[in-house]
Amino acid sequence: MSAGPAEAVDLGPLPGFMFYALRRAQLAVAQDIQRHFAADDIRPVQFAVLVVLHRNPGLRATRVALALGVKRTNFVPLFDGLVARGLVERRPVPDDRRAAALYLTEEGAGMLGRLERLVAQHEARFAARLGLEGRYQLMGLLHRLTESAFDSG
Amino acid sequence: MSAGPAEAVDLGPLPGFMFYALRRAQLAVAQDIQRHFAADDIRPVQFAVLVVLHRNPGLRATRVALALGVKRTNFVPLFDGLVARGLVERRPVPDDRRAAALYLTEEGAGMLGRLERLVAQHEARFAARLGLEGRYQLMGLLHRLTESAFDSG
DNA sequence: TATTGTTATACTCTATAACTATA
DNA sequence: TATAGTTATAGAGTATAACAATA
Repeated sequence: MSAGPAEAVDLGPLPGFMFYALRRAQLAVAQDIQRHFAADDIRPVQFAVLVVLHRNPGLRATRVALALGVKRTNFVPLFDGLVARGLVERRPVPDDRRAAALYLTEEGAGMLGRLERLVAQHEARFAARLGLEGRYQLMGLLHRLTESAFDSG
Repeated sequence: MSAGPAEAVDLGPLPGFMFYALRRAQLAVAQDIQRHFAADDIRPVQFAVLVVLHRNPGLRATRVALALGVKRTNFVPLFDGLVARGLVERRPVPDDRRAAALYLTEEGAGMLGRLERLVAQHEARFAARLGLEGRYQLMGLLHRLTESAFDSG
């Protein structure tokens, strides 16, 4: 430790920019959820894959990747990691011998159940900071920001 | 193109989780600002360095890195890139021959001015989606989320 | 020809360990 | 001993090009 905090760094307009505040909030929330997932060695995107396969059993790799905003090419090693841990599996598709249908295993379903409880704890922790109405407002505002990215240039 | 959108993928509870909505919104905003910065070949974190040095001329590397949430070790190549482009410079510190004082160059100040106008355009675009009150609410809510990460537990 | 899945590859971001020269 | 800056390195995240098997 040094003697003190010295003078605070002046961040100027940065904290008032949405891109900066969003990045800081997203990092804070992501780090918290990663702490919750650490014991199970799962990352948020892997959790998302388990959720999607639970809701859409037999989905193809390309569609899972697209839905989650992951490139098909990067989805391969991500999914391989889950296969190696016995959480998911590829099954042949009778109609199309190029493709594979993706499924949760029983073990994967069990893991998903545990992770969902961890996420619920994590969400509750942050939601408590905002209140019911604050959380509702936040989701609406974030949704509007996300939509705006796909509008006219 | 295939025949149609097939069936929509069911994302289940994902869109209702704050971590997921925050990630999507942050990506949308970051991609927009990166488009604005593309012609100048500047990334958001480089812009942040220019802002901080403009507000705190002569600051040391360690303090800039800490203020922006960048590891000291990763700050070196980041700053080197800006030096190579003549936007910033290191000057010796008389009291401490280990250290360097960091400054914007004139060219860096000019670049900062241009970038600030681009950021203003970007912010206005997204702020228009939320309205004045919506933007104010968003900043408050994000601030509360960011604070919560540093609390007990 | 187009599509599914895949390999190879590269660049950025992030993180840890350890070095140097000073203090 | 501790600190400022740096080097080396490794792991994720993200991107493009191109291939084999199949449609």
